[in-house]
Amino acid sequence: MITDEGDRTERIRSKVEQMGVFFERSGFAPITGRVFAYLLLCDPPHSDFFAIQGFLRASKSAVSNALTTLTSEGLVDYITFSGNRRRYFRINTNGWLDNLKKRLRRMTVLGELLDEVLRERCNSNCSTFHRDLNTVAVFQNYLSKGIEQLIDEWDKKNTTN
Amino acid sequence: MITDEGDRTERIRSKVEQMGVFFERSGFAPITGRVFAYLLLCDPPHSDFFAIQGFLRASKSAVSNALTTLTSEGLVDYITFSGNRRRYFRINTNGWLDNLKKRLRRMTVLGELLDEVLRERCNSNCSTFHRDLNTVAVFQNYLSKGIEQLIDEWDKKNTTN
DNA sequence: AAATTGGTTCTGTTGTTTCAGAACCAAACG
DNA sequence: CGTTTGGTTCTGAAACAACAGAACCAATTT
Repeated sequence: MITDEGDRTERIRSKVEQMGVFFERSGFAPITGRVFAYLLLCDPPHSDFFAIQGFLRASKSAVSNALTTLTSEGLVDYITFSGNRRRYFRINTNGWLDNLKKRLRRMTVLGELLDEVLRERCNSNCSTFHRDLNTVAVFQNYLSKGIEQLIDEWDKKNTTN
Repeated sequence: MITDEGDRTERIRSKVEQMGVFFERSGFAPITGRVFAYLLLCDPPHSDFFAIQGFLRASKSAVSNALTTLTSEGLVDYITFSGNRRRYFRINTNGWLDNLKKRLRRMTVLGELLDEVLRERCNSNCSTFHRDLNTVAVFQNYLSKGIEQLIDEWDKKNTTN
């Protein structure tokens, strides 16, 4: 039935907007977030350029740039079918996982930065602050290590031997 | 010696810029990041409005707005001294810790979002993708839980009984 | 009460980001 | 060869964010 199909499309459309905002907040341009959200929700889970463009009602350049960034981040890739020049873009779940891990591992930076601060401050006589900063540094280190361990454990469980 | 003092100031200045970029990348305006970095490095570790303004060579409004955002995020607070109208701004280490925890806990959002996607896709017949997405969701959930546990453990160790 | 101090808030400029539209280009097709 | 297809890259407009400068305001000080 056509109305049911339309209902679904409208539901997807609103979900895409909602999720798009989320991905936007993790550093992407609005349209980039929406492309990612659409690829998560479209059925089948791969979509050609013009389907994306049509669904999002955006310009070719906007869609092209969004796909380029998502691809270069490893979040999206594409498949092709013989006798068909189109690329069918889709979520790259492995790349996404790697990306998530990479972002988590980047947490160590704050720890390093804090160590530098502590080194700079070490001959200041303001020991209370030094101790408090140290607490933050220790927390940060504790968490980085813990997260690293969680990731390693997960990897161990999920390697195909 | 004056040159040594100047050297230190220049070293701090360059560290402030470098760290400022880091904090900027976690979502703050450039000047906001630099204010935070300066408060981490200045000695004593509290500084009045005009010292901050002078060091960063920025406008009053910029400094004021930066301090407002940092304060409202709980990352900075201030102390006062009797007979002195000025506020002395400083890093709020406890607030900072809370803020870090809060940000880490916000990781659950992606998991919830993915659950929603999976629910939407459940009657699609594309099981491979469904399984792959599920892996991401499980990973995300596993990590959220793990991090939550790490934080709880840390809190337990660091509560003053 | 007038002036100073320690900021805050408003206004406008400048720089940056996001995107649409058009030009472009390489591969495939006729 | 010229044309279509599936995009990519360039150009410019509009919206937005960051900030300087000035006006402002509530306490204090004179």
